[in-house]
Amino acid sequence: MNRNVTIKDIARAADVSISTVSRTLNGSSTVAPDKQQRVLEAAARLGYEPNAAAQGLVRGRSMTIGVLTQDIASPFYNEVARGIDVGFVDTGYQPIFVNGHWELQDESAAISALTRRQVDGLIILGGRLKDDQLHALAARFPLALVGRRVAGLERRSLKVDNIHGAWLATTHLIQMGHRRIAHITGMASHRDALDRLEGYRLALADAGVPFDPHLIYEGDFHEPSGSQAVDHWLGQGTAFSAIFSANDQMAYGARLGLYRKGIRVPEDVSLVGFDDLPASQFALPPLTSVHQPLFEMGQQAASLILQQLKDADTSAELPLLPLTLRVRESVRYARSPAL
Amino acid sequence: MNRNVTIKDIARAADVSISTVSRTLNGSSTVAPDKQQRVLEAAARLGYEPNAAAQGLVRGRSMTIGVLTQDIASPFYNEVARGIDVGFVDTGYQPIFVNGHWELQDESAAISALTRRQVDGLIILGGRLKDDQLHALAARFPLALVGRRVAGLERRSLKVDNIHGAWLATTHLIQMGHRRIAHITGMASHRDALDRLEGYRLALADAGVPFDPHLIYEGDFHEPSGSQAVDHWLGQGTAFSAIFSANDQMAYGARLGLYRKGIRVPEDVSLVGFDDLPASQFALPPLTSVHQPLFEMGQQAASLILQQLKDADTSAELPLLPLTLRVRESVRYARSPAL
DNA sequence: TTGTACGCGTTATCAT
DNA sequence: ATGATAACGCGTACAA
Repeated sequence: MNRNVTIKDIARAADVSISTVSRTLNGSSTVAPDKQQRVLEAAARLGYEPNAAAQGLVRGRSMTIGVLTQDIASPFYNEVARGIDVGFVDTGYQPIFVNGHWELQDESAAISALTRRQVDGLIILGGRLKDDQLHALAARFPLALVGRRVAGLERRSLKVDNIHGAWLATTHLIQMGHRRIAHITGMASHRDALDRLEGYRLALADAGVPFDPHLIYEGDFHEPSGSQAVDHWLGQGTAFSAIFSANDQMAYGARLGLYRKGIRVPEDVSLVGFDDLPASQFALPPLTSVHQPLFEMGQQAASLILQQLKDADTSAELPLLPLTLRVRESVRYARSPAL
Repeated sequence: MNRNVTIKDIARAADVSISTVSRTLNGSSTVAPDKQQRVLEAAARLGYEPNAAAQGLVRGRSMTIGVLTQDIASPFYNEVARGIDVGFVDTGYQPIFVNGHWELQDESAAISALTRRQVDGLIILGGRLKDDQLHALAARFPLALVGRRVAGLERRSLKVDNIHGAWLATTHLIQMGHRRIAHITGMASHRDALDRLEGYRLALADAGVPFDPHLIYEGDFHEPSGSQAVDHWLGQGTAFSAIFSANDQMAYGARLGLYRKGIRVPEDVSLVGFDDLPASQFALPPLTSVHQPLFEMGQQAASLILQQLKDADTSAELPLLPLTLRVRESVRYARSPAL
């Protein structure tokens, strides 16, 4: 509540001018050693902390990077956030996180909160912002897009090969002898969901396994829809010996749905997820899943921003982050007839 | 990259003085309707966004609340963060999240990043900050402590009755016929861990069940230590028919450890957790757990800050948030001899 | 090397 | 009702 200590206070205490204080504090020019001492001492004694708002105002840079996250409660985004955080450590920049999605009717409001704060860069995790809005933002700030592809902003988007990832998962099941492989997709409106479905179909085609539309159930990336998928197939009498879920959360739901019917994983049905959330390691059974390098994506988003901050031309291609299958215990060799 | 639109620009465009612009924009005084029109129109056309740094500088308030989270990757803190977020919606204040814990060697650095930003309030989730540091902060800002108790700052701390929660969990197991109830604790340095152990002992005492130190294993609140606990007990030949884990994450670990030995939950061993993470609903089997009102705690932290922001005297007692047992499927009646 | 003075964008006080 | 103008805390060009 007490007024904060300012440069002026230090100047008075050390009996020098405010410019001398400013200079010693950020070493912009040479200052006599003795005065330097006095200033530093006074600053420490008074507990001086620079006023970021004032600094930002005069410098035109705030040294903060805005991160728009969609759902701070989702384990998926958290890993990315961690990566971002370490990506900026010791760079002088500080990421601040705000949440878009649910409370603010509009993500634009969240973005606006960030831009008003004069952030020096913007990282956007997923989200529903229109492409042209993103283009507008890209024109104003260093920008990094995670988990999202926008035409014309390829250089600003971290991408993983979802098609390949899904192909990996499905092929693994096929190699384990499965032919009746059910697939829970994400929302049809979601690009990643579409890509993963595509990868699934590709793997089937490559192996000469016929595609059966009855084996497809559209989920929404949340747990309950995984259970619903299982209920649906069982209710329809659709036979399957394995399930490939477009994300881990739905895989958890499916696993629970199977459990309720007394169907065991992997003894009766094999299960593969996508994302490889930290929790999947400790799931029952530990879930085989396509590993997304979430942490690394965060780090890369940070360095993408840093790069743009340095030189305007970001001509360098982004390295494509590897998507790998983490084989654990939720898949077994298929037994003769499908369930 | 282009210079941002300022009030000055609007003034020029609308052909009025900058004070008139400022006044219409935040309605501090009456302005002629026609000029008002012109200003608003110009502002919208130019895409004006107020510069928060400048506003903060002159007003002395930044309208932002700093939230120090310990581990953004932990599902526990995320729920709280969500609550905080909605707690500030439509209040004009905006929470910004920074992470303490791992990367910045010192949480103080994170705090400093926040105070430099002239936050109007501080919410601290857990953390290792010394009590006197917290007292110092409390003297400067509206402060809210979550998941932490500090002598002298009772009015600033959200508290849940951990002892009672643990009592609830243990008593439930006793009522289900269990007598050999193992307990995985958190770090002995952690107050919550101690309280939960205390509640466990109390429940035992109340029911006349003897306390056996062999049934206690000190974990660290993370999954692997749960597995280690069961390995330990099994290795020692310690008999038990139920496990009460001081948090859900260790319960997941324990469940996995049991699974590896072919021991089923709840058929062979019953299991109760603490926290009731969202994932516990979809665990296998769905985990009986002590529900922490994490979301509500976040909301309450927000309103605690808001309250301090309004009137200096925060004499009102904080309502004690209820801790309840969510009974699901991980507990069964004990069969005759303990495992 | 050091100090004075100006400006960053905004609000608020004072005349008008 | 409206327009100058002085702050807010800081960095820096300029002068000394």
